[in-house]
Amino acid sequence: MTPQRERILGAVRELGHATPEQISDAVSGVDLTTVYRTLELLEELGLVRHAHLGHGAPSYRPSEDQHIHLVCHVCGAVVDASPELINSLEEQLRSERGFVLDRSHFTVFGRCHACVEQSVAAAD
Amino acid sequence: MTPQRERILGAVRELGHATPEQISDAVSGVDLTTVYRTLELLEELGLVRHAHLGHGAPSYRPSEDQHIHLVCHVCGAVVDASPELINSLEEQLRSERGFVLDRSHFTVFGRCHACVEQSVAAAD
DNA sequence: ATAGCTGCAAACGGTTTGCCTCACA
DNA sequence: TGTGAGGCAAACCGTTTGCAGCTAT
Repeated sequence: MTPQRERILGAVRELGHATPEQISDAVSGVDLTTVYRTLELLEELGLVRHAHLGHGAPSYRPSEDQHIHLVCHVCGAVVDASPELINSLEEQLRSERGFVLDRSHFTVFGRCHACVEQSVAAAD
Repeated sequence: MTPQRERILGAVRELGHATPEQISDAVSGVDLTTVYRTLELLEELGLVRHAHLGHGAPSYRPSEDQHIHLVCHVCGAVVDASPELINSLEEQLRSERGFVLDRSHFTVFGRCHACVEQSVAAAD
């Protein structure tokens, strides 16, 4: 563990959900390349996880955060949800298909409550 | 509907799961830019849908294809699955959160049967 | 004439690569 | 003294933008 690696891991823990760019900003003086290489390493070590929360850069977080993500297509809001919501899906995929679902990478896209309300109102 | 647009829609229907690049290859003479612009248009019209099946380019398909996708992190295999698998998840998110899930954009990542077997075997 | 579609080239964001230097076992 | 980590610059992939020319009203 080099100083750079410690700082990058620290930044991921502090920021919660962060893109490589945001992490790089948080650890000034460390090159963006090093951020990428270190995130890859930390992920192999099981210390961080990433998920794709939209069309842009992936979002990294400490692996202790176990929640799954709901992302609104319309406003872009990201909401955390309980991983238990997918227990039965997980079980079905495993028993019927032998497919082992990766919870940490699980993202559901759709429209959030506020944006659904708004489109209903607009239809009047 | 211009000739280019007809050909692009035709290619999506023929290819099933295709990236913009693959579609572009299939309709030679049509610029890649036009492919992007047309896919956006066709998606607004509800004729095609896209989903993200890995780290690269998105995959477009005709909107008649209703299945959801299982993607293996290890070997990259993409398997179609029944949309009914997520009925209860969909219902829970709507009733508990007011969140309306977008099935067409739904992808589950994990490890497929073959890759799970292999890693179990390797552990011996 | 006008609006809209197309193609080309350039810019763009995010990521990876090659290479050279440095620190440290 | 050799292995690996970091920095820098350039290449890279996928995508978007600006602009000019064409086509069909």
